Amino acid sequence: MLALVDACQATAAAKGRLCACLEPTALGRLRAIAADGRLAAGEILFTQDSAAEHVFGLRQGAVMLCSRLPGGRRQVLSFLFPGDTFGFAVGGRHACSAVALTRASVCRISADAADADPQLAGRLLRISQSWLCESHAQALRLGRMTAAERVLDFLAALWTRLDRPEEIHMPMRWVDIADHLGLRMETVSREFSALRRNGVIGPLSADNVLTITDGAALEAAQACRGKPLPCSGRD
Amino acid sequence: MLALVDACQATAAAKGRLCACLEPTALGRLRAIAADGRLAAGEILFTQDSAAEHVFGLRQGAVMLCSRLPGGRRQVLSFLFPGDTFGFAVGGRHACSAVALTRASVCRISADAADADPQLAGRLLRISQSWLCESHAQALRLGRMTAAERVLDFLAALWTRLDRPEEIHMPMRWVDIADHLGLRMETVSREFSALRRNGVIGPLSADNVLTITDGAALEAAQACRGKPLPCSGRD
DNA sequence: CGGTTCTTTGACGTGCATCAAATCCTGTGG
DNA sequence: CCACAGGATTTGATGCACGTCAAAGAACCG
Repeated sequence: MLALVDACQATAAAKGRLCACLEPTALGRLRAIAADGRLAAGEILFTQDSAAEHVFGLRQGAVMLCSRLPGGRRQVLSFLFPGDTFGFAVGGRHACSAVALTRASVCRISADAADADPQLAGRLLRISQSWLCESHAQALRLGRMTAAERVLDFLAALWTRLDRPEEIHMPMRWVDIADHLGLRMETVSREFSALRRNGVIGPLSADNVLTITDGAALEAAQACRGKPLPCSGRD
Repeated sequence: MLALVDACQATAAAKGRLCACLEPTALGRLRAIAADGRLAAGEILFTQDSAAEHVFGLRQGAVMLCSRLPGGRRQVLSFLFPGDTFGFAVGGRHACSAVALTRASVCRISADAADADPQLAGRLLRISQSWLCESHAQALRLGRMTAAERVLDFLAALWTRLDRPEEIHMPMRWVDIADHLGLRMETVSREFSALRRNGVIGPLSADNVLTITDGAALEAAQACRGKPLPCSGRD
């Protein structure tokens, strides 16, 4: 049995996810099949099209999933934080790459084990569904929001996911956010400048910590979700 | 036990999915918990924010999933065809509405049953993962493709999903495709006109049947997927 | 038929991309 | 400690892809 040496830094919002460190009841059983690993900043955990042999749980640090198109175009599919489970694939091949944004530590279980264990399958199903839901929110951003709305909604979602802290550590660069939101780095910079001008956020410190000065604005940005919007049939 | 009166029209490409009519081995067991229903064109199966009590399998017809934003903006998340399983939700509430595009028939099982049955959970997990993968492909379209590329890639994906037929029945309107691809109806119309000019497709018949005249072009449009694209670390 | 809805095409406007240059930050070596 | 190089961010000026507006077909249906 491998010892899990690092403390897992999952937030309360990440509770209920798979990661071994999060689930005391399942801990013993998962430990028997779990291994762990470390990643340096910028290191690649797996690449697009590689064989998908494991499901991962992020324990510390931050990771992004990204996919590429000819012409150097890149889409960042998601940013991952402690407590997040990832590595889902179909046909045994990863559809995206996973790159560490900071020093990170992960635990992993084999995809076979995940398939074989029915109890695990139920938990993975719930996780996969929540990613699907997240992915739908992202489609709304990319398909139907303006640049300003995308950035604000992204920041609001990130803030909520991290338990609404007063300060957010931003492990990614503007270009990563741009590739996540279907924008250019310059546009992301301009929109963050606008949020700063409007008093929603403070300046980004040297160590990438962003102060949230107007939580209500972020709260409001997400208010539209969960509101009962009228939905007539085909219109 | 409810009789399942209609023949399920799932394509071969949809094999391996959940729908009761597709899985002889599971048929008996699923029938015991499955019910079925009919939908008229334009009818709503479930709405955004409603309680998610069932998982559905589409047996005949076409359905779309859509989500709304203030200001009348709409995002079509996916188009569903026979054999597709849908209705996944987190927190017991649907994040989108399901609207029938044509007369349709569905079978359904209760979400509780799906949770309780471990074998079912494994199958649903695989389905959920394939939607997640689909959703990632869609993020690439929305975030990093031009209008022309989005339409071509969408058409290519649709064609592949339906087993590369010579003629595709298009149950949706341009505005639905536009809301799926983050474009305007007029832009979709222009791009389809361009594909027709370039000999990729024929004219759209009165009964919404589109003839594919250049399958190789559609094949090529998807070639970039599955190609081993270089993925350096953070760039 | 005449009304309604959808599609097509054209002309024009705009939001964001692109290009460019200044500034800031960080690590490195003298 | 400072000088310097390389990379990231910020900001401004300009261009273009797609949105917006408008109007003319085309299909449908009572």
